[in-house]
Amino acid sequence: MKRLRMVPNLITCNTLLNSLGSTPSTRSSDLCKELLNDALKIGFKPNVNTFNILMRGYCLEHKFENAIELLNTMQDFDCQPDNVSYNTLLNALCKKGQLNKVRDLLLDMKSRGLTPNRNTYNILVDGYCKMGWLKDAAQVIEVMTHNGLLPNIWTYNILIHGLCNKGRIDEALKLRDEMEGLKLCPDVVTYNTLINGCFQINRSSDAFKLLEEMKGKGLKPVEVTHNVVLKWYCKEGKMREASDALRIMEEDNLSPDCMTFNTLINAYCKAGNLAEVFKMMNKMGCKGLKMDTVSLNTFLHSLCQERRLAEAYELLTTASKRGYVVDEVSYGTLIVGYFKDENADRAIKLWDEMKEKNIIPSIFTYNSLIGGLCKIGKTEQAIGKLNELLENGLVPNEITYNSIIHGFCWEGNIERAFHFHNKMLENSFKPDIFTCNILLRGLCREQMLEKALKLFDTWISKGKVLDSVTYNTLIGALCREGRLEDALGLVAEMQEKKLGPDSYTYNALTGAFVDAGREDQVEELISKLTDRGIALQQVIEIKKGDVISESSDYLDPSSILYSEQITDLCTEGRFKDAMQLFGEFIQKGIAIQKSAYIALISGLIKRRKSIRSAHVLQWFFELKEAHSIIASSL
DNA sequence: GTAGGGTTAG
Repeated sequence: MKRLRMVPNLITCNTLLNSLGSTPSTRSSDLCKELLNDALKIGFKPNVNTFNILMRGYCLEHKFENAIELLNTMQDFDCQPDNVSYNTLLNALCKKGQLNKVRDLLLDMKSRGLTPNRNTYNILVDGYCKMGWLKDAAQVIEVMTHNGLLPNIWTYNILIHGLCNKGRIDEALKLRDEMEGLKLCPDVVTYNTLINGCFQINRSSDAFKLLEEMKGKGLKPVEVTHNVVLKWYCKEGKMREASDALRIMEEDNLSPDCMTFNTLINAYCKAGNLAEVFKMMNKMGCKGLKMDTVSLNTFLHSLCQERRLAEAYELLTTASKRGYVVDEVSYGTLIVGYFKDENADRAIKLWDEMKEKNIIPSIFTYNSLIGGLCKIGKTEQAIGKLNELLENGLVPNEITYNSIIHGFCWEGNIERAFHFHNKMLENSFKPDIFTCNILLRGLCREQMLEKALKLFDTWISKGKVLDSVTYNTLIGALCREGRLEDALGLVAEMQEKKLGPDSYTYNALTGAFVDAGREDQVEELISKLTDRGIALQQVIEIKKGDVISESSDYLDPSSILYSEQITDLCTEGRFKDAMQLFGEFIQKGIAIQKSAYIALISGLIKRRKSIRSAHVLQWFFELKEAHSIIASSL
């Protein structure tokens, strides 16, 4: 530009800011701010777009305070916020569930004489749908229509998504029909949403039917469509099909993306197949795809599950240096990990660390902390956190309330549990199956079995949907009281409703039979079980318990030696050598241990260090260069 | 606007 004697203008600056701010990486919004300051020094006059771009950057990093501050300083530069400014902020706030800020902002918007446009309404509809408040969402649409703005395809897709998330697929399908009547053609997004919705409630044949229907209408499946199907295979544990789906995707000339790989990595992690995890991560790298926050969090979770808290913590605290954006999920994952490891102090400390880093927790992460506190008998402290989140304008959900009810029950304070439950009922809290089971278990623990049975009967007569946990809770309690015949009565009832019996039921029953000196009947029970092959397998697994998980790492002695070599190299940071050694072992057909795979996977994650820092530096260079060009051309 | 990571009960 300089050579051509062209002067960079506002558009140059905005474009630069846009590309810099829209890639969420560490400190990208800070870099934007720096760039703007530099530009201001040179005498640039920002326009409303400049500010909107910066606000979007802040929102991407959930720095709402900064974004709002920017909104209020625009006037100093002769700019007035427009609908885009407000919509940007509203959208981000809705996504984080910060409803009180949304309300304030809408009032603020009104006071400036701006009227919500269709995007604004759609953002609000989405916000309510994400909270699961479909009635409120419908109300927004009414207001919208009243103000002369008709719902468009986005509005419908948002609503369909909201219904699918609640498992109300049939209503979602009706909306699709309604769309067609209004000549708003359902598009790829509509179908992806519906297909995903069907899978979520295990209606896979409907999902595949929709996939065919979609193709029949000339709508070509896109990456998301494939990712949805692949996710279903993963959920079903059909990893063969999942990896086939990956291949098919490539054959269809669609490129698998981070989502695709993260889905697979997560599934392999959960299956304990670290060899495949490693393979997938490697493949990602070969395709030029960078691992992101989700990949990181998946692995953090995996480490926590393995109770390798020290390694998880190390990874968490060094991740941002490696160019990863650490988020509330990363922290939440470790907080749960520490609570499960009975290290509540570290969990709470981590929460404070997160806050110090200005990472804003959503209700999800609050629930992790509250749940942990309740499990260690610190319900009072948990209520303190509940109040805190309310003050922050977050809305608690069923999980929040259930955790606290569980906390009271666990402390043996049944009265307070019910009292809290009743008070929450007045606050639009809808008890779910978890609530029922928690209360039931609470009563049973406190020797109030009669009350529990009575409550159960009222639920039955009200036609409430109960599950196997409900039955097992009562069966277990009856067994402990030696009321075997009553327990067997419930087993029969459970069987009638096709809810079991399952391994929990059998464990309760066998224990009770043995205690009653009726070992012979245990035999009978076991033989009944043999007809239900899977259940027996489960019982055996539960009996063996920890032994299985401990020994799953067992391999022959030589492989232990080889594995140690790999681990050692990784610890020394000699990742390349470790990889080479690994390659040799694979060729020789030597299997390596889980721990060695973990070392290799960490290596892959850590390797991002060089890539990322080079990346950031490059940005910086370009930035400085842009600056000098701007400066010298003036 | 759709797809990936984490939170509640036996």
